[in-house]
Amino acid sequence: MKRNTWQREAVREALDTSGGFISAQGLHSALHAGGSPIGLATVYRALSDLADQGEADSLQSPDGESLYRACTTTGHHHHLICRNCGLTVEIGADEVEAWAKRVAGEHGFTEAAHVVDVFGLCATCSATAR
Amino acid sequence: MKRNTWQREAVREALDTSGGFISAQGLHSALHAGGSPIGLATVYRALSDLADQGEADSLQSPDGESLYRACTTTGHHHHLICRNCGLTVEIGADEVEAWAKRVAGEHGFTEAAHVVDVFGLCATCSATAR
DNA sequence: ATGGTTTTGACAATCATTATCAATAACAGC
DNA sequence: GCTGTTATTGATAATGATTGTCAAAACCAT
Repeated sequence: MKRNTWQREAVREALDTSGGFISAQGLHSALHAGGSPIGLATVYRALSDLADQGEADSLQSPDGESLYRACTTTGHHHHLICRNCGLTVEIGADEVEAWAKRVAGEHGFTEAAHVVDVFGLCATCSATAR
Repeated sequence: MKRNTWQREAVREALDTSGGFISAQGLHSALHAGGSPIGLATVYRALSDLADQGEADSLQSPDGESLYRACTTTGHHHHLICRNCGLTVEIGADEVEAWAKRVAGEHGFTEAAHVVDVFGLCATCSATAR
């Protein structure tokens, strides 16, 4: 049976609060900074669970860390991420969905999954940059 | 000054031979299996160099390993990868290219880069799997 | 061949993540 | 509310990929 613990809730809330993508270690630090004595292993487990249940999205940062983010949209979607400030926009991508499936099919591939993420500079950071 | 060593050449050749994406550790094993006494650290360095020079493509597997592959097409392209045997098909993706640029623009993002890779089971592995 | 530098490679160090397992806490039923 | 069962926690060890270290070896212009 699944039980509700304050730790689970704390992770969920911390994720919501963070806004952008954050690493498991980062979340753990944030929670500790906020006075929570939650354990690192627990944070990893909670994030993994949330990701499995579709309540959180995960992706791999370019340097190999796993990053997590609270999912506002349920269901499959992709992200547009500001590489400077971390601002993230969730984007539906039926177009890409269809493309991925078609390309996979054309080459005889089955069980196609895909990784599609767009990194850039958001409007604010673009303006600041110059 | 950059020097040419047989190790560098061995890594380049092993990459060409492997055909698909392969991990640094995997390449090292393959080289050892072929009788080469090359060191693991050297393989990592060589791969990193090749990737920097654009002679190899690198991507992160879903479980966080860095995978490398000899680049046949110069210029921008994406990959369709068998998660079982590593077979890789290079695919141009004008469609996705246009989509990424458009979506980024719609949200005010500039300097859009994107990560687009499709993982699946190739025809052969699909057949074997059952 | 010689010398100055780069490169190598065995091994230690690091870093994120996962496994271990005894102690703890949730929940259902009384 | 109390109790027993059992999922969950968390400190720590283990793992596994990758990077740092540094003396020895290899490269190349001279």
